[in-house]
Amino acid sequence: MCESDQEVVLTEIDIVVDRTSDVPLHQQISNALRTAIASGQLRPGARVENEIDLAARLGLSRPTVRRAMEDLVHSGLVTRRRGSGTVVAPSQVRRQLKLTSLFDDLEAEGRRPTTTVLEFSIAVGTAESTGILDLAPKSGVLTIRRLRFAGGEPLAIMTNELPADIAPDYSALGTCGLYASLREKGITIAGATQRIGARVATHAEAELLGEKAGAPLLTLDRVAYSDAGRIIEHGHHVYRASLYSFDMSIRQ
Amino acid sequence: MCESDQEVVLTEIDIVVDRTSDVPLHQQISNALRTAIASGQLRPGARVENEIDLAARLGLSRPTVRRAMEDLVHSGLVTRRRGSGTVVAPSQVRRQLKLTSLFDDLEAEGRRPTTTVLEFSIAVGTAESTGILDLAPKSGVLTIRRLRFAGGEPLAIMTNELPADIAPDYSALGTCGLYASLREKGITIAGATQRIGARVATHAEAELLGEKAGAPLLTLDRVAYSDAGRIIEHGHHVYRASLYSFDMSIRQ
DNA sequence: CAGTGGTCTAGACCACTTA
DNA sequence: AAGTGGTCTAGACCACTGA
Repeated sequence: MCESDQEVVLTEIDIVVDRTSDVPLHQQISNALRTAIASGQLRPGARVENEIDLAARLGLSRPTVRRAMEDLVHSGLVTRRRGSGTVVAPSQVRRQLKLTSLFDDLEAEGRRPTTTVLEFSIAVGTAESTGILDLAPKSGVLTIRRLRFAGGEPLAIMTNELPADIAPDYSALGTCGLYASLREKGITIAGATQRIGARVATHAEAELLGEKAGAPLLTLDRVAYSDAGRIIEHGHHVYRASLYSFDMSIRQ
Repeated sequence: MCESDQEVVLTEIDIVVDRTSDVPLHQQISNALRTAIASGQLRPGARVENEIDLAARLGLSRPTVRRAMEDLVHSGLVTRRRGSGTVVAPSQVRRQLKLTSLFDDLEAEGRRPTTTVLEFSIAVGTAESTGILDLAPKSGVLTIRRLRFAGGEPLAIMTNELPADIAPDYSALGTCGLYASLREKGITIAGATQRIGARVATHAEAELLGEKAGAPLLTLDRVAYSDAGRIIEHGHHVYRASLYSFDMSIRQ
């Protein structure tokens, strides 16, 4: 049989473009490529079809395909080099890092995370809380304190402060998360700034979390804002360091 | 005097576009706006000139200006809404979590960091290290262990492993950071995945860092890769939690 | 309703990589 | 020299917001 020697077979990913869909075309492309990478159809190091060919094959313009590629670069899924092409980023990286099994593993064990609401109170905000939330002094502030379990194990104590006028329902907190509750009220988070640190647990925290006093905790302080630029929420969370860590991919 | 009643004065940011520069036009725009935001000329909540007007004023196309705006959105500096406009995000934003070495961070803050190299050795890699670096078994691996000081205080213990064939000079490590040393050899980092966690210090770590055993430490594990998709470095760093935290801005 | 950002097109020229 | 991504242009139409 006529086999070309060592010819590189370019994997043509099956991408279906639906112009009637609400999903933008560039997102349809990047989603399809994400799936191909996640499923292993495109393995780390594999060459991705170049944007000119892909545009021609799908009947789209190059900027549209390019936008999809940029999404993937930003997610850390592929790397690109002028003159050289686009390749799938090494993702065995994450498997290696995952040696220290964590919350993901607890979740993967099939036991859904649950939440107990420790506190749900609306009161006149302190100078500090209204300052952070960018509210007038003495405005109403909702304070929520929750204990989060995963796999039956206590995992985190989460304290959140929100402007009282966008307070979600108490009942919703137990079933969905805080952000899902806000979304149901038409409030979406556009972005946030956060700070990750560490300290040791107080006696009260240790008791709630089933740790000893002095156990290491990961701390997260976050301020989230809507696309209108309004501050929606201030969160202060503490996680058992033995069970939780933060994974992220960064670029450039 | 003739004062218009509550008229919104749109601040026209002074942007000089240099078409002969190597810096891309969109980056010149985003840099100018970043500066305006950082300096306080554009305050949180302030309206940013819309992209059509800005393009006309600067004599550029809309996509070019748009690209600059997208950079700012991704950095968490502004929020945009269709029909409403672009506003500067609430600036509880501090130092971004950038892919730079700690040395660069401290340098930017004006503190004088110093480094002591505790170990600099090239040896046959263990199964674990060659696995993480995606090298053939028994390949040469450079291990660097450094103690970093800031303001005379010990701050972090940094352990890094690199393929031996891209080992930077021992002498360069003391003066520049690790990434700067690699950059001088023509090796640039395209991206990385990392995990942030916490634990308590061992006796040995506590002694090096001037803490007591049991003091909380922030841990960072990172795998960095080049734009060619090659794994460049594996780093395991521990920071005194009392002196260090990670800031970042996230979007969507 | 006018203003604004979100999406998309069909090209163009350049810089870099690889062979 | 050929292939690839990086940048840029000059338009177009649509969806959403706000007065």
